[in-house]
Amino acid sequence: MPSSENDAGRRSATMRDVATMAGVGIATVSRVVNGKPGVAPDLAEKVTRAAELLGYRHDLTASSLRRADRRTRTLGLIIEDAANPFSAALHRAVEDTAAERGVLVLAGSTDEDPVRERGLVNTFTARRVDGLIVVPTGLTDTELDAARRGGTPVVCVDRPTTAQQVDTVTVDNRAGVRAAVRKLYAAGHRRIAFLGDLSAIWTAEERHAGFVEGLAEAGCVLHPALIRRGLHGAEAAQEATRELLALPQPPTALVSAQNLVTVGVRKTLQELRLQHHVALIGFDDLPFADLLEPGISVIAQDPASIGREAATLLFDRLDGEHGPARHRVLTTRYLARGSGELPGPEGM
Amino acid sequence: MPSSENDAGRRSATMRDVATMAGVGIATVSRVVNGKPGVAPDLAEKVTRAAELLGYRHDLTASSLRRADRRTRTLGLIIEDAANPFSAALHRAVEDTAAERGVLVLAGSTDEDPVRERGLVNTFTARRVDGLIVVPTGLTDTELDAARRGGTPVVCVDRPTTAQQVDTVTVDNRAGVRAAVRKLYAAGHRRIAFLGDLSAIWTAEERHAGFVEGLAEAGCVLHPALIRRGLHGAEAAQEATRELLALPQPPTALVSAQNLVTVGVRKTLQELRLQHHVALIGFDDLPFADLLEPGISVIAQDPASIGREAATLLFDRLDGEHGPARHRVLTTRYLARGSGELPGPEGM
DNA sequence: TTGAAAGCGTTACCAC
DNA sequence: GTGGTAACGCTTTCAA
Repeated sequence: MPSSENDAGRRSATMRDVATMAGVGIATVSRVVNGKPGVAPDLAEKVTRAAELLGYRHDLTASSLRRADRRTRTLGLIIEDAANPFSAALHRAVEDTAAERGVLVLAGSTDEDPVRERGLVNTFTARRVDGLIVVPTGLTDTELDAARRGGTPVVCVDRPTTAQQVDTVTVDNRAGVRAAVRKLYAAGHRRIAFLGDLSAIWTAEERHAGFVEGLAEAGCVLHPALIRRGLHGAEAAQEATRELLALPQPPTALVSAQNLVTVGVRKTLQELRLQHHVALIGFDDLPFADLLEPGISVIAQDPASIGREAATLLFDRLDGEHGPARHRVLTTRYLARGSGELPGPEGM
Repeated sequence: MPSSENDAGRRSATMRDVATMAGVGIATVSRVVNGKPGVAPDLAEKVTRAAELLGYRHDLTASSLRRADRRTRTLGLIIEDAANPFSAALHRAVEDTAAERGVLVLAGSTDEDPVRERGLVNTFTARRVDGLIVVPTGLTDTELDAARRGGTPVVCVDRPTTAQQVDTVTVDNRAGVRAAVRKLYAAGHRRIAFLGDLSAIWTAEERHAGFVEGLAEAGCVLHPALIRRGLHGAEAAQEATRELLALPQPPTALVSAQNLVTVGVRKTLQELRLQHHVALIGFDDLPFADLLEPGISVIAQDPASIGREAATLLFDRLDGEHGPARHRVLTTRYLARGSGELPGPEGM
């Protein structure tokens, strides 16, 4: 079979090829390709033409190997799950901020598995990413420490880490939940329940703490029977809600501390036709939550801002910022859609 | 200031460093690092120890530059928007399939802009990705053609392309809509409206065609006044639905051909309190569509299968498959949730 | 089984 | 301005 232009994997033209065709030195080709000044216009023209003719494509991998700064113009993003809305929005914001600087993003999902996180940190650093943005699966992370010591700046997102000298971007989970609880109290609720995710997750703990603080601030009694933690996924939340509402003295308002938990809670409320009578405030926004009746009121984070901020901190480091670790804490925003505004028995 | 281990950007150990420390040749280090057989156990041990001590990290960029197959173990994914649920699910499926083979994915969003698509194809090929999975913004794509001729296999997803020798994975849009229309007719609907996205988008056209075919098959009259195309986003759909329902002879059933269009339609239905009386079937699933009352019935695609299939086709090519372009067409699945099951006036 | 040396495509340096 | 040449960190002959 004769070799055709359709043959995959055939060697593409190099700078040397372009140089010989244009009748110039290879260094000149490099200068033209990189848009460096100080090349005679006619030579530049010849080089451009030859490159076009040969279908020359600049090889960034070889370039960054030789270049003094050794930048690959690539950064690694380690998230929980690329398919999850929070991660996806974060990803997009990081991508956009990186794109402004000609940087591409390599993404990987951990599914909250520390082993996968370690693996991703390793393959990313093996590819010499310029930096790492990570939603860490655990508080202690020796792999991240190693990466940073190896010269790769790291920014942690959504949760803190024990790794040293690592910038972080988190959200004021406590304040968000505190405010929600105060709101429910003011609307006349006295029996307020809390439904939270696995306590191994830092944000779950923070939100629980905010709940306790909020009750205390409002001077409201904390009923231990109304606290349900360790719920992972919608199913568990659905069941827990059924149990809560079957209590002799059921709650009149519910605070759910995570996305899928909110969905489960609402499902049960609808099963029992109580969605217009039992108040509900969820943490984290849900897509199309305003299509429901009543709409689900939420304490929303802004994943886009988080991603932008994280990328900005990272590029700062790449630009030479050498100061101590910085910890940005973003605020949440309460979105009133109806379910959080249902009045309680002590309403005025 | 003295140089400390905290100094970012300091040169990390190379194979040469490991070789001198272990007192062996650099080739031996390479063999050990790559797990190649035929190295004396004691030497291997010495090398491993030295690597550990020096904190050696294998450099995959240098490796693939020199390696015979020139693989970077990286592939490029070009989608509409990393934050959009369809793209995100696709991304995750591609990531998982790639991860099984030790391949990482570099992702970029086009926002349906052909200029951005071209830019992404270029930066990806400059980084020498092993292959490209693309949701093409237009039918004609010279850049993709160039990439493929340059030896980078390409798979197009969701839409076809004019680029030669490119495998594709699409969905049978027509059949999905046809079946939905037949279902509505069988439930007694005779005035069925269609709300579609911009006709520049291939899938929008296909879904419209399926609508027309479905009416014809059912022997149902096509009322031109009930066809609204060129709707981009929820707002436009909301307005169009208002107009349709204000007609002297309004539709009793609606088919919406896109995600956000479905949301807009439903919003108007709820505004007018018609969600229990006017039937609705949407194309593409919505998260939490089953929390609504009635639930929104949809013609669902499976982005995960699409992504897996695309990645599989791509790896096939990388494994040497040289045959003609393959075109996989996946089927859709109807999810009955209530809104599509509301009876029409001619119901039996 | 091991190591020296060539070279992957590029950039940086230094002479011209 | 321009071009030769060394080197980036690695893999791959090839000879010992």
